[in-house]
Amino acid sequence: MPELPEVETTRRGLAPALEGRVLTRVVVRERRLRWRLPAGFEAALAGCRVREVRRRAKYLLIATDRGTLIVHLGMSGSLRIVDPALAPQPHDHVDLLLDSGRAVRFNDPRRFGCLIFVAGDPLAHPLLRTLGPEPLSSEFDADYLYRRTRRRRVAIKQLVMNAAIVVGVGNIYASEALFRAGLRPQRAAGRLTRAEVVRLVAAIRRVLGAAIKVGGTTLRDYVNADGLPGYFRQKLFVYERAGEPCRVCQTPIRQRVQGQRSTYWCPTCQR
DNA sequence: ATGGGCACCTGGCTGC
DNA sequence: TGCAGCCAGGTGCCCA
Repeated sequence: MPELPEVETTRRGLAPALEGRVLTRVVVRERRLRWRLPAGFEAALAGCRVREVRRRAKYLLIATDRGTLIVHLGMSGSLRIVDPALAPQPHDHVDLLLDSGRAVRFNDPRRFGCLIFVAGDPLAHPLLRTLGPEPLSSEFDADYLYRRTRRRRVAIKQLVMNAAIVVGVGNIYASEALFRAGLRPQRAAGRLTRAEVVRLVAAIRRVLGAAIKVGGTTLRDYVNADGLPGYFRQKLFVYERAGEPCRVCQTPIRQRVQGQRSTYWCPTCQR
């Protein structure tokens, strides 16, 4: 579910409730997440004081004085600040109780998400070590992407969704960025011109930035740390709009499956 | 190295 | 009404 804007929105909601707080107790109701929670998970976290809540790609990094809790929301996960007295709902798998009297509650129906507690540098963890640059950092520029696209036959949409190239761009924002750049998703990455790559980099940054500003995109179940949806859905040009008129030229939006994911584009605006 | 496909899960919707 | 089939915001891993 959540792509970079949704994870960043969650981070911003969690940070004020978590930073400086002690995790007094950890309650696990379901250990079978993407990776099974180890036996010592609760004990390792209990008593930790949260230093800060960071983000790398779609991972949330809850840094404490004794280690870092790495959280990924998978397709259907959310983290909410709740009153721990509130009765747990289905798929409320983990609670982190805070010394403020509140709790962070992890809910994930599909259980593609994960929670991993690491003692050392979280960025050195195998899951994070091989990630490409952040799309909103200066490292991700046209020079970089142009270089990484050369001699690549994959479709540009799949390349842009590859976390080794650039992180945080999932199925919604890949389609949306390509629309804004005027590029067909099925174009071979290696055949983009330099000018096209310049447009694409700008479009990725713009669309992610705009989505963060309005709290991300809620299609079905995404909610932020306060349980509220994001409002970027209203700004989508192509995603989940197959057959509907293009907002720019009225041509019906097309859809096809590309690398097992639905792709949407306007055959007139995108070349 | 690159690319393609499957797997992991639950729930909601569609159409018979 | 019931149920099979399909689809969904991600990504690790295996194979050619």
